[in-house]
Amino acid sequence: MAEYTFKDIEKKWQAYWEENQTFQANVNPDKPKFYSLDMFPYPSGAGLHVGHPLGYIASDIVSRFKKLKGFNVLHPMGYDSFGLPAEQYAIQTGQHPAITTEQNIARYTEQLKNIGFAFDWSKEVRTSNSDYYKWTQWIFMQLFNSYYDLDADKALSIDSLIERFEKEGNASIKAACDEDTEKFTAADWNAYSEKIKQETLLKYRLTFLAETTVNWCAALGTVLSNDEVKEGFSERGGHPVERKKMMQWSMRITAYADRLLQGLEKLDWSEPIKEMQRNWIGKSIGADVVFQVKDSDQKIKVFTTRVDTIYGVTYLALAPESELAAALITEDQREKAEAYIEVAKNRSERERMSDVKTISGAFTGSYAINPFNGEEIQVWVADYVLAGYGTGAVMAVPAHDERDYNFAKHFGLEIRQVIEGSMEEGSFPGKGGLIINSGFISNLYMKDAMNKAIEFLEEKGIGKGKIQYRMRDAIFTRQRYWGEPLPVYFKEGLPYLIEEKDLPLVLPEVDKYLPTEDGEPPLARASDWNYKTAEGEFPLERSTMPGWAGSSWYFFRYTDPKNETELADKAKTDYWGSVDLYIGGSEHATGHLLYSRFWTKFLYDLGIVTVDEPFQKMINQGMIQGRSNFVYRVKGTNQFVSYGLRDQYDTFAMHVDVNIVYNDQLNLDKFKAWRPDLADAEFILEDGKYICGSEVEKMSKSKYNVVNPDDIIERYGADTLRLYEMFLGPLEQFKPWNTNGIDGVYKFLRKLWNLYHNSSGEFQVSDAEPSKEEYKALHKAIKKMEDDMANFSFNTSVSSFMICVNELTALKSNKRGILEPLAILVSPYAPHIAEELWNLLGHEGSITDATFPIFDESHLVESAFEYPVMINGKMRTKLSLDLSLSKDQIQEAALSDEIVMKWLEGKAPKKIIIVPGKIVNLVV
RNA sequence: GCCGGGAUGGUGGAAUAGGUAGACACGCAAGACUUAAAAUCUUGUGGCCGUAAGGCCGUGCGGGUUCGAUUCCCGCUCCUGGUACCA
Repeated sequence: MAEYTFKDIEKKWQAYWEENQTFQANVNPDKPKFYSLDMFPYPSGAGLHVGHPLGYIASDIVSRFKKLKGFNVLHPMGYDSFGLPAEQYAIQTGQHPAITTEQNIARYTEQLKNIGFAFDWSKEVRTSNSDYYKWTQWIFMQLFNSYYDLDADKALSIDSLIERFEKEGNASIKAACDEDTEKFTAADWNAYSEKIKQETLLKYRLTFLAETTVNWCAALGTVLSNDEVKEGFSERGGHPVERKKMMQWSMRITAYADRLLQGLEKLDWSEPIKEMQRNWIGKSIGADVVFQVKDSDQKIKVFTTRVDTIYGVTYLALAPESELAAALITEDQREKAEAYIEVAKNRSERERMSDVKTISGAFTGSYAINPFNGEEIQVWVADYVLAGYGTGAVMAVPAHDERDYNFAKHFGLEIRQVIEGSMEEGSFPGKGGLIINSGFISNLYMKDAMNKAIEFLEEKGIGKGKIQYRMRDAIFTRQRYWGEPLPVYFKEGLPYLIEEKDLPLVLPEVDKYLPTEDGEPPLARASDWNYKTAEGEFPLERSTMPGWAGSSWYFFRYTDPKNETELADKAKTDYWGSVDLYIGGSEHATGHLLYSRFWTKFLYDLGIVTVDEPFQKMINQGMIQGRSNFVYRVKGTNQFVSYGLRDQYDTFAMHVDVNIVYNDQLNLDKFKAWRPDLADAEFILEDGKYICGSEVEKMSKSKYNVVNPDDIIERYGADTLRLYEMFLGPLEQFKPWNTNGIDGVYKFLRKLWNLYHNSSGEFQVSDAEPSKEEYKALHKAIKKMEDDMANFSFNTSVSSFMICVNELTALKSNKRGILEPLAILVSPYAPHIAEELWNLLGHEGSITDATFPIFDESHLVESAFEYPVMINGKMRTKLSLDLSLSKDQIQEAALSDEIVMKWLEGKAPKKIIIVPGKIVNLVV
């Protein structure tokens, strides 16, 4: 075998790995563990494009590196296989989504295997398999059977809550529950009917059924979560989304809000991602204040973060959706106010969001009383107040809040300053200013004033300090077919769990995947979607779980994917612990990553797992964008003019398949063969070539800029693809895919191969002792690779390999003492060629069982250094000097240098800076 | 609006406890090999002036600190991600 025949080599070793289960990871307490995880993909019909494997390659390199360093590495892969596209396809074609999904997974797996990943395929999970979603349903049941105890600050069983209700009622229980939960005694509880008991418990359960305002997407026929909605449109498909009240299952994630916030501190994640989660959770510390309505027993509760400005309140404002608002309208304002509410309510969420400049509102006619100073203030309805946040009512302080200020200006309401400062430029928050004109909180600063005001509220029983979160409870149902059924049936309108022995509750067959004619979810089409109990048959829940259910705990299942009796063996989840390196896109910052942390904390509370954070370290790879190529057609002809000459003709740009363009030069024959109508195309060339234009766009079929990894592998091999994806630039950066530079890494692999072969292509290494230069070239690369691995700078490691191979080639090195460690060094990046070379070097078995070479500093020690000599900060010459020289000796050498003397023009330098081993700088 | 990230040759990018800007690679140019092309190899390649030696300019823009700034500070411009009447 003379040439570097990557096709044979890669096939051979991929088969070897599979046959020998090289990457199977089993619990081994004698070795340190390393859990390396990729965000698992949704297997779409389009297959993988070159952007998908970027993160997988990075984690694969780290995994292989850790293995060489003696770690027991778990590096699994699986599929997030429930989801909308397969279902949409099913609706169009009638093909069962399970079949489509199966086909897509087969294609993905084949593509992934071609890249030579060190995945432990024996650990594969698929969220749509019933042996997997059995446990997703099981977790749902645990959530249903749990409540969040605020004193214990953890989830506890609902049975223990019932016991406490029986003994003490709910007054003394601090637990996360619905806002409208009423107080009851033990006697009340014991007298309750079964129905009332169940309804009450639903207000406490961590997953519960409640009437909620949801994001309803009519086009998709389903509810969407907040993170699935982008600017009023569905993330998938871009259909309009409206707000609607519906009976829905929710997850009480808000109970975990504070722990989700605190937990971020100890995670090794990038600051932007942590910040996004903090913003999403949106903790605000403030107070509830109750305002009495004048001449009425109605009360208005507002939430504010600035009680210190309470003396500056000049009106209250309610959300148009508020029922209270309608109730407070007086006869003389009725016509105007009701008309306003009607208009405001009918404005879509999107309209309200995009149009924040128009100020609108209406006076209700009612007055409220400021409990601090007894003043009567007007109560308004305004659409800048959101029903979904806080209490849906605000106390307006125009002097110190911009929105209140604009509103007050517009309607001519009073603006009263209560913090020292200038009002010349409108309102100001004045967080550091002295409180004035504010009764007993005057002459205080914000914090003290707030504390004193809250003290007053709590004493009078008209308010209390409160922490408000922006995050809402997560809606957990979708009116779709292709998802996990909820293990719930209904008896007398109340939800009950099915028995654990009946798990998994398998998705039923239906005739069509569409909602029913009367708007019921697709599962309503199933003929026997009922649950049989001793008491009779009851209807099962017809909604399914959202996409994020299965992906919120898959990292635990990987440790023990075939377990039929438990979610995973505790000994296994204990051993593998939390994920040591998680790589994936930052687009999941507020969805998947938050839900996974929530479920992990819940499972931790129940003692099912021992870690309370799933992902210790995370790296977010940047998206690979497409780079489109264009040809320029002369209008009305079949003539195409090269990029540089296009201005001389009347042309229009046309996307051309990037796979028939090399280094922006069009392959004319392939172009003619591309489409029948181009067969007789004519070209106007420049310098004998057709040069294409280019532009960075999203990678998509319609732009003909999708590059398939299979094609790259066919042409250059998997090792080249792996190296090139890493060489492209920093992992976290967004960058367009451009195949232009790929020849460079391909050449590198050939040069690497040639080091182990003589000029007639025969394998030949020498057992002679390597020279100092050879050791130096190798150890520079070892050091660089280890340093880069710590910083995830994969691109610079590839450079250092190139430098190393270039140097060794120049030295004509073929020493075993250099080439053996070199093969190990590059093996995480280019595993196939490394295995082959290792084998040629006479080793049995896989290079992945080798030990990473030990870096020896002594090979890099230099005795001399080439000092840059700067005059006034500009580099003028270089002096090669012994590193043992003292500062004085360096100075002497520098001053006696000819070029330096020329620049000094006989004058003595004003200042001399000498940093040994670094630089000499003379100031004239 | 608010909170992040970024801007370096023709291109991807390298270099930050402040110390030779442009590593490595692509592309381009010239040459070698070849009937020719591809492939491969060699040399050159930030811009301007100069035959050269050499000089001047140069890391988005404008200032500042420093012997010395791509790196630190102040003020902008543009691109990009997130988020938004959140009280």
